[in-house]
Amino acid sequence: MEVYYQLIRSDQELSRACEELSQSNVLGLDTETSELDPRDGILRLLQLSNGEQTYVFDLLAFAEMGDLRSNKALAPLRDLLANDRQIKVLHNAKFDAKWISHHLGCELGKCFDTYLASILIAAGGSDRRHSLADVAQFFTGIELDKTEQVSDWTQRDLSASQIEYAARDAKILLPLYEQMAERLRNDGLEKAAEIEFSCVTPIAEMELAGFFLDRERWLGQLERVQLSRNAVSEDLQEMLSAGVSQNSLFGRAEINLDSQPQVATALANIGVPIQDTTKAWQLQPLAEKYPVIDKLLQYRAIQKAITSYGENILEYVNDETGRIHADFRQIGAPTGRFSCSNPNLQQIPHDDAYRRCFRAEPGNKLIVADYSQIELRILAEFSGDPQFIDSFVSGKDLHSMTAAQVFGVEQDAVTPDQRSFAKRLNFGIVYGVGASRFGMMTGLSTSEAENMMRRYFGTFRMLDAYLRESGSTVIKDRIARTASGRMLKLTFDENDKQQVGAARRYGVNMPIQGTSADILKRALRLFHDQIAGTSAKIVNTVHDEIVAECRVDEAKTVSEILRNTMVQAGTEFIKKTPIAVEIRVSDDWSKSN
DNA sequence: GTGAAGGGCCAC
DNA sequence: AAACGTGGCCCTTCAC
Repeated sequence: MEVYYQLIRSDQELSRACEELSQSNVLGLDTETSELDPRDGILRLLQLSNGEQTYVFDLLAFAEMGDLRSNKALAPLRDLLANDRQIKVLHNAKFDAKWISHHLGCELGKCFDTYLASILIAAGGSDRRHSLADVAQFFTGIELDKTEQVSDWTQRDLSASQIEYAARDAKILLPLYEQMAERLRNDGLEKAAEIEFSCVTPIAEMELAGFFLDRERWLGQLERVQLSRNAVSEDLQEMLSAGVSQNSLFGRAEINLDSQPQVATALANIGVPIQDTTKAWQLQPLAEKYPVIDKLLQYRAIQKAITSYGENILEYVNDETGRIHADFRQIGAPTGRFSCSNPNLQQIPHDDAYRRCFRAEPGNKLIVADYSQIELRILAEFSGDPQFIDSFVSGKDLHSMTAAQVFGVEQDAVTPDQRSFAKRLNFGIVYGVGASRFGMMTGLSTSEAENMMRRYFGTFRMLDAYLRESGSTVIKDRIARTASGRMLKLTFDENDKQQVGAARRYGVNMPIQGTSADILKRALRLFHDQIAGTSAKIVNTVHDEIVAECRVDEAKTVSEILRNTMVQAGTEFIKKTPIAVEIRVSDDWSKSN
């Protein structure tokens, strides 16, 4: 592919190039950086292409005059990048958005992300990779050579090959955009794509902002856990080798307590009836009878706390900011949910002892907001079941209402036990639980569980009908969709009953889980737009929750904005069932306080 | 020595 | 025996 490019190194060239580029509706945009983290490296090149002409801005030339963020000569470029009049086409826009925000001091405006588009079109399929080279090849047939990607972008004089490579990556985005935009339309993915694209900047800003972790508190908690560690592991070691003549000249044979096979063998040796696995939920019933099981469960909990939620997380605290800047994958699951890593801020234990370590910096407050039972409300909406919807409209406690219906008692007479059954049933339904599994988790026999589920579906007739209908449709069409049109293709062998069953559950669950993701992403965008000009920043998001941080004096205003935008996002998709958001202003992430 | 796979367990 | 959806991280085991 022939690329015409112009290298921009002076103020005059820059303003002329921006003037020229501002004539187009769509621009390809790419950057070349020296590192992966914007705090660690320089933003060397920024390439913008209108398809005819590609401009390569050498930002090192402008950096020589001082900080890029305060360089007034870059104003035309900032305006071009931040405006919503022109669609900027990027591949993995979050990456560039972070560099642009951190180094140029402006937020990326309206964008089209060919990486996210490719994942949406693949709809859960894994037969295709989503690098720019792969996506370009697949959608346009153009082969890209990426060997210069990892070349040295810090040297003063770049090679012609480097600059050409940079220009070409920006130019390819335009034909790619044409192809992919049409494909999104044909696949009914326009709205889902719109949600994803408009969520890029909020996520980029969230990652840059980071989440403050109180190192002292975290170490304090870790210390408390470690205190009990040695005693528990010694006791367990002792109990596991009791009655077994494993003593050698060197003393008792040590069992690796972290080795599942070794522990299982040891348990068998001392006469504890162990099933095929040693999962906690299987061991739990044995804990009362066998002290060694109780000890094992204690050990596992402590070990988990130390290894997963110990000092390793502190290594992610950034030296400059004192905050954790985790990686969020926008389409982490095919359902549309985020995933998070390095570290995973979506799996911090719910226990206040951990959550209170994540806090607002001095002078600030955290605003913690989560959707109340969003997936059940989505299910109510989809099924149209009047009883189910009513239980949300009335604003009464859903689980006791369900219990009242299922057990045939007045709502005031529902026992905590009955409510707990109803709660577990409500949640199980979303995932397609069967009677055998439900019995297992509640301690009921399978036939008792069957009876209870029959009463449940007898009460919520349309819910039952919806779940059946949804199940047979996804098996017939091999496709599931969320409210935004986000799509999941199902692959299974129709002769394999297990595969069909798994596909059915997955296909029934996906629209529910995925619509929840649609709503959250929409809310992130709405909230992001409305906090412009305030001190508020989004600092974390966990499936149905948004955490923001702002100055104390703005906390009340920001919490109102957060509630309103989350409710608004919800009502864009959910019309018949009310949306409720639970919100608190707090010094830290714990429930109390 | 390194990486994949699988068990186990945390979140929603 | 079990079939309740999505993820990431830590550990052990085992193959290369």
